[in-house]
Amino acid sequence: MTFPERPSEYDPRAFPPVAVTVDIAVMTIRSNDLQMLLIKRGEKPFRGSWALPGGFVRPDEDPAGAAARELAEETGVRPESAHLEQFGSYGDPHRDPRMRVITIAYWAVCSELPTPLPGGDAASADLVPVSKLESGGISLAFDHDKIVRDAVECVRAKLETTTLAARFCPREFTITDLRRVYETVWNTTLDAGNFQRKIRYNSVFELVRPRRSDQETPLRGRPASLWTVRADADPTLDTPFRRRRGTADRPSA
Amino acid sequence: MTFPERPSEYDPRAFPPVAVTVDIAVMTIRSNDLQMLLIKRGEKPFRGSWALPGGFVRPDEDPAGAAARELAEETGVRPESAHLEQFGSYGDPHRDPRMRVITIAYWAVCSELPTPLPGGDAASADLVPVSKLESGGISLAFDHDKIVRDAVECVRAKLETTTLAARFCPREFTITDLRRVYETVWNTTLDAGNFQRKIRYNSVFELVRPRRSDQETPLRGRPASLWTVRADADPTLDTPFRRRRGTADRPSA
DNA sequence: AGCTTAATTGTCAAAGTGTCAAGAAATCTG
DNA sequence: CAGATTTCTTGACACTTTGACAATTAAGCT
Repeated sequence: MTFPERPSEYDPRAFPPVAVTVDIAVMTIRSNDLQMLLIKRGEKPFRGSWALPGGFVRPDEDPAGAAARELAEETGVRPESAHLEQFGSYGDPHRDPRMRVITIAYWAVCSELPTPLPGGDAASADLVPVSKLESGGISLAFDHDKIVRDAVECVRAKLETTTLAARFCPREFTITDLRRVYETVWNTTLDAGNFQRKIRYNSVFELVRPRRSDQETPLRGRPASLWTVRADADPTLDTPFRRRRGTADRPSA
Repeated sequence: MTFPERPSEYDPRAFPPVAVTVDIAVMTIRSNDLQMLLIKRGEKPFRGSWALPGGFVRPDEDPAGAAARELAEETGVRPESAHLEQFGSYGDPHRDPRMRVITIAYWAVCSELPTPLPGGDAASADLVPVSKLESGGISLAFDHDKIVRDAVECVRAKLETTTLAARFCPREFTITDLRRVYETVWNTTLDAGNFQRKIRYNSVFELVRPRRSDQETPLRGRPASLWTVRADADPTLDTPFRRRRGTADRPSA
């Protein structure tokens, strides 16, 4: 079969149709653990398997819009409360057994998932520790295992050079909160003193309140100051955090 | 119109069909300048405009395969001689006036383009300085202006943390060759002594020949050693090169 | 009041970087 | 062919950043 080089010659009935979807790897930190939002499939292929939330790109929207819509519909996350970023496309001709489906993959990071996760269109939705996905303890539908691995690597890398870590935290956070994000996502430990120094010297961060008081939980120890990311600042870190490469990650235990 | 949530309910005749293409931003350094390979369109929409090379994803291939194929077909670049990487998707519903086209964008870097650029399927193909594209001196078809901007930024960023710069050079290169890549792509100048130190100390690079002799062009000055990227090494730089951010780029003049 | 906990600050050596100069090894020029 | 010129390469040195870890501060708790 010859294939046309120009869309003007493209006849959709001449060969199998293509569907375009978006899939979203939503990550948050819960129970001191990096977790990913997955849905349990309620329909035919891979019924009962875990999968990434996602859906069709509609005729009137662009992929980014579709991702934001699906994020809201399937997870209840308001798009403006999460950081959403495209990171890859997956289009193996047989990745979906029903038809040709090319998916555009996004990762998202947010600090708080609406606790009552909506069943919505999926049978159910839940947070799953990324460690379980990486260890192979849970297998996902389609090629979502690979998409998840790529998404997690993107987020890990993005922590190094941007203020993405702050998106795991509420708008105002303590330096220790932020450090725990790095420690959790990278599965490592960082020196608290050195970390303080880096945040304080970095003009991207801004002191909000010199000391937090009126705390809900009866915390112990010296109360921490609250910080935020300066709204007008370039989220690129001038002095990036560097992952220790080459040495194996320390086990969390 | 209601839209199905599951591909099984998807009827391609129920609404306008979607085409999926790949576009490739091929970059190389020529005449001491970062240049991009563009084609001059010979067909209907935007006829006579410059555009990125690209084409349809065929029913039997995945997007990466399509990109490699188009790279070979339209530019004569053998896929194994270039670094090819996906970086984004562009799917505004009206980005192509003919029909719904979602494109997956790749950037590619190679050291040598086949000099006799094939007319191939396009009216003509040529290298265009990226500076001319960034200054708005040349406008491209479709949304390719934005795709080009994003691609260039991806490459600039990737120089910081990986050995990508070496892909602009032949397999064996001098440290000065490599430095000029950084200077050209970032439009800046780097201290030659410091640059030497960083390459020598970095185990990703390997000395091939302590001094190059038998040179074609009658070069002047002390002959340089030849280096290469160690084939078995992780292309991630342990001591990355950092762009000077915050300060405006020095003009090339 | 003293103990415990956690945030913050301080110290100091080691490693990394920027600036600039000097040495080495070619070609070029007279 | 000697010296000038050019370019690669190495060195010196001040300054900055980092990593490790000790000391101080400010709470809550008993």
